[in-house]
Amino acid sequence: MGRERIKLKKIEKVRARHVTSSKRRKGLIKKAKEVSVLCDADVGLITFSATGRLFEYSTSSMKMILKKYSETFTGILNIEADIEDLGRIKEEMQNNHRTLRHMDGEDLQELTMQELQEMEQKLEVGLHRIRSTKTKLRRRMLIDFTWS
Amino acid sequence: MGRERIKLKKIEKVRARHVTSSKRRKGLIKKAKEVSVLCDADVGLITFSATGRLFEYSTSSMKMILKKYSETFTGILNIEADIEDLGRIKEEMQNNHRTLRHMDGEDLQELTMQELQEMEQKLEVGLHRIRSTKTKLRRRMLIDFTWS
DNA sequence: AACTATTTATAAGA
DNA sequence: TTCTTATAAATAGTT
Repeated sequence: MGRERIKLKKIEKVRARHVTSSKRRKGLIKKAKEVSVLCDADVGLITFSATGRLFEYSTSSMKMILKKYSETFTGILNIEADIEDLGRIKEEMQNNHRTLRHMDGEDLQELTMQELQEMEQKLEVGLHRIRSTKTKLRRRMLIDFTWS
Repeated sequence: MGRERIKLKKIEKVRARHVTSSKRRKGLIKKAKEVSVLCDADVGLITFSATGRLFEYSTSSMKMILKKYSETFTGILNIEADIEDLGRIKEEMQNNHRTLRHMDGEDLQELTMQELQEMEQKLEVGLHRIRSTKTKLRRRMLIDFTWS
């Protein structure tokens, strides 16, 4: 729609390409807006020019659009959920790691007396269970080990 | 661009809105394609109709576009990296969790005799350290606790 | 889903 | 980039 019909292929003349890029990008965003308003639709448009510049338009926030988009592919790209998960899991992991370090007897200075007592009790119970399991296992399997 | 000019506002007649929605969505995607081809741009278009249906167009894969998009906001929505992280962290957490369960004496049947011996030794060392720490702490703080 | 009168977008030129 | 304008393209209302 101009003075001449043009072929649908990359415009080779750099200057012309940039001019067209600028014009058509503007037009595309206008159209996107119109669709969203006239038809009450949610639209997200992301454009990277050949030079790498980002242009975007979105009805609500792009984040919302992407969230909605990701939700249509549960399990593949559930961005928001995964990122929330990440936070929770990182925290949980740190707690686990801290507990493990304490159980190994490192950084015990970090613990309060109360915690130390709880830990001691836990370890004693654990030790008892392990010994009992060892015995049962030895009996059940009839395997001969050397016990310390 | 039709028989009449229309106002830029939500089309109230449901039927007309759906017809326009269908026509313009098609047009919008066509325009997006043209920009991407003519100007060698990377384009991602996501549209949700008022009824919630998803329509999309993207030059490369939408995933790539979103990745590229997210990279322009490092630290806010670094999707790919976070998702890779997530996998690693989940695995690490599971390992930690398994070790903790074992230390608590649960699921000891899962362990081999060799592992049980190592665990026992670890716990004994841990218990020793905890007791020694308790003693030191008590002396240092001059606090009177009741020891079991 | 087609048609078509009109409006709109835009290619080329300046 | 911006303006102009001839022309191509999109589309609102109609059938």
